Amino acid sequence: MERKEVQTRRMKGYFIQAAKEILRGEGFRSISVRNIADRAGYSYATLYNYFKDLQALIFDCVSDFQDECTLFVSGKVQKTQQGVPRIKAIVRAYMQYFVQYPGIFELFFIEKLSDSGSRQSLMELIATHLDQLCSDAWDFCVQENRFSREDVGILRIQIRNMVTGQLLFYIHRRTPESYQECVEVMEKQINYLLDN
Amino acid sequence: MERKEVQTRRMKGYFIQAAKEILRGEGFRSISVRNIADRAGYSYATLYNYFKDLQALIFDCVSDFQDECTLFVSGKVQKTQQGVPRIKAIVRAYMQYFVQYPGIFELFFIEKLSDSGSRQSLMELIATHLDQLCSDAWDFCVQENRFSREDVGILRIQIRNMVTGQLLFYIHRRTPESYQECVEVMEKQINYLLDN
DNA sequence: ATAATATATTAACAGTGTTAATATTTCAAA
DNA sequence: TTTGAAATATTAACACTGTTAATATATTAT
Repeated sequence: MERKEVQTRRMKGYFIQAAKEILRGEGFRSISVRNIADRAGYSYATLYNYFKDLQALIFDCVSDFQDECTLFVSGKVQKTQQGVPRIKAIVRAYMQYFVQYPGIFELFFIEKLSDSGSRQSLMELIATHLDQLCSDAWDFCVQENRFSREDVGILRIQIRNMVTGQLLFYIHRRTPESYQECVEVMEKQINYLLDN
Repeated sequence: MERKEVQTRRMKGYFIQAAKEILRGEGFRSISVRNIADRAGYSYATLYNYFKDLQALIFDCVSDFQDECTLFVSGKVQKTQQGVPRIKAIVRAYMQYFVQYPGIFELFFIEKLSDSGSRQSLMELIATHLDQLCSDAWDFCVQENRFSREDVGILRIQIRNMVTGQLLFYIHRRTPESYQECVEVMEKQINYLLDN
């Protein structure tokens, strides 16, 4: 009974791995049951022995990518000093991650991952992810009297919206045209908000 | 030769009308060539006699909706005094329009309307639409020395990102859960930006 | 080795956009 | 008004999509 467990988990892993490769590479539009199964080395119907449907598989991918994103940002930011500089660094790294993998941005913010059991909670995790990453830095700011608790409450959402909006227009609509421009605009925005 | 013109335009109109109804009602996910043609009272292949492909038809819908949105906002705002109050009213009306028709929001900001001739320019029109609506009000603010030209340049993008991000999370991810909450958050954000 | 169970695969269905071949309608000339 | 040509509409088909039921193949226990 325990070997079953590990075997099943391994099989799921093959499909998840395949799906993640496609999402990272070609993006969400190239995802299909047959495509994933091919890459995993199985028939398309086999996937349904391990996942309720395609959505369930994709949800597992989302969780994985979220952890991956957290690691990426944490690694890039640890040396930066706490407070405002840390927040700026987190936002930069966060954007960098999604620009590097546009398919993951689409997966997180664009695709209508339709209703399922744990859908709502996972969607909430995505919506508050950047916020969570900045949590300590915000606390630091409050303790240092850099911002009031009230202002922080507003600024958190403001930055979340600003970053998501900026990424939406750049990744999805090529506005602005270059990544450099995109970052420059973002820096201006965040400086306007945080430097006072 | 002129009757051909008017006939063709009329036929296109039938399909556009049908597509717009579906987009307004069921949203983008319910759009299909057969669905549109059914509603227009023709076979699915007939559509291809008047549009290069489905994308072309949808692009025409986008243009229509954009004009419609402009009219909606203008109508709701004309009595509001110029400057900051006008900007706030415009943003409120703009959000209201898309909340009323979530399918149109998806069409404008979510769907990957893939490459075509006039794609880029149309996408740019969408990205700058809210900006255009606020244009006069911003000029008024500068003339009254309420904001510097520099700050206005930043604030315009900030508001565009804030509104789009807020709508993305609300319409697409149900965050926050109620429209009232959504508006309240938005008001806080915009007040923070514009009241000084 | 055989019977029972678990797993993998193929076939099929209803849906999608799109095109080519056909059917129908429109309309000008005889 | 009838005939022939051009324009327009429709059906059939293709390659996709997700998903399920029926079938084939492995694995395991007796």
